[in-house]
Amino acid sequence: MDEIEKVLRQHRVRPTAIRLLMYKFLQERKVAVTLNDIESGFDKSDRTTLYRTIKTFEKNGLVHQIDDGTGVAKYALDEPQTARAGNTQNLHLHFHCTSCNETVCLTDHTIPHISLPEGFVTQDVNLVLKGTCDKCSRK
Amino acid sequence: MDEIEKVLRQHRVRPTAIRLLMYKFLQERKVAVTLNDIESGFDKSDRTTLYRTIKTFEKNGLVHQIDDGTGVAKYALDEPQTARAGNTQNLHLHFHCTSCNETVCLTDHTIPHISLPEGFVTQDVNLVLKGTCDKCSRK
DNA sequence: GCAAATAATGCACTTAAGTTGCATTTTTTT
DNA sequence: AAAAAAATGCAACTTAAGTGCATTATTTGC
Repeated sequence: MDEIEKVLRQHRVRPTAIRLLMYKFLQERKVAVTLNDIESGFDKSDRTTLYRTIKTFEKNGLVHQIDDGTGVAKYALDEPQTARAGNTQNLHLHFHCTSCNETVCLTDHTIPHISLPEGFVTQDVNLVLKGTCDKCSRK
Repeated sequence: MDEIEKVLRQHRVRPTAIRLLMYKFLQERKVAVTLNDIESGFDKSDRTTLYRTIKTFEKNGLVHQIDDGTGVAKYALDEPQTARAGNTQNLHLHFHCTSCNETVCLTDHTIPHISLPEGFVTQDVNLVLKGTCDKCSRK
C-alpha cells in the first residue's frame, strides 16, 4: 500500500482512499477495464468520482485509455518504465477478443513504423488486433 | 446515376431514392463521414432512415465503419476492387487529423503483419494514425 | 493547532450517439 | 390489382460520457 502511495505521489496525484483502492483494483486486473467494471468493484463510491479519478490517473500518466472498437473506453495501468519516463505515448498494441470481450495490452509488441505521404505528421498510433484470445481459442 | 444503381444492385441493395443519394453523397466526400455529417446533407430524410441506410450499406459491403478514436463512428465507401471481391476486411489504415478532425483512408498503405503469442487468432485489424494531415501541416 | 484556501467527493442533471418498436408508406411479387 | 415484403418516419429508449454545484476532506500559511 505504501508502495502505491509512492507511485501516486511521483505522478503528482494525491493519494486519497479511493485513488489507492482504484490503483490496487487496476493492478489486480490483467486486462483493460471499463468505467463500468470499476463501478462494479466499488459499492461505496460515486460513479462521477470514479470517472474523475480515472481521468486524473490518465492525465498524470498512470493509466492509458484504450479504444478497442467496442465503443466503450477502457483503461489499463501504464507499464512502470513507461510511467516513470513520463512517456505519454504508450506505443504498444492491444488485442481485443471478440469472444470474451476482453482487451489486453501486448506491451512487448511494438508498433512498426509506417511512412506516410508528404505533409502527414504522426503524433500517435492506435493499433488494435481483433479476434480470439488464447483462453477462448482453447475452448 | 445509372452506374450507382448498378453498384447497389450488385451488392443486393435495392436502389431507393435515399440510397442513391447517400451513395452519391459518400462518393463526393473524400473523407470518412459521421452519421451527423450525412444528416446535415439531407434535410428531407429522417435520422433513423439514414442510420439504417448506412448500416445496410455496411452489411452489404458498400462502406466500412471507421473507429478513429473520436468516439463517433465514421463511414467511408469501400474501394471498388475491395467491394467487388466481396472482401469485408478492408485491411488498410486510417489517418485521423487532430486539427481538422478529418479521417481519411490510406488505401495504398497496407497493415504490416504482426505475429502474436500462441493461441491468439487475429480476424481483423484496426490501425489509426493520429496527427496533423497534409492540409493542416501546411498552415 | 487553527483558520483560510484548495482539492476531492457526491448528487443531480445534461448531452450525444446509437438503437429499437411500431405504424405508415412504398415497392415488389403473384 | 391484391397480397406480401421492404423501406421509411416518428417517437421513445438506452448507454456512456460529461458538467455544475454544494458538501466534505485535505493541505497550507500563520
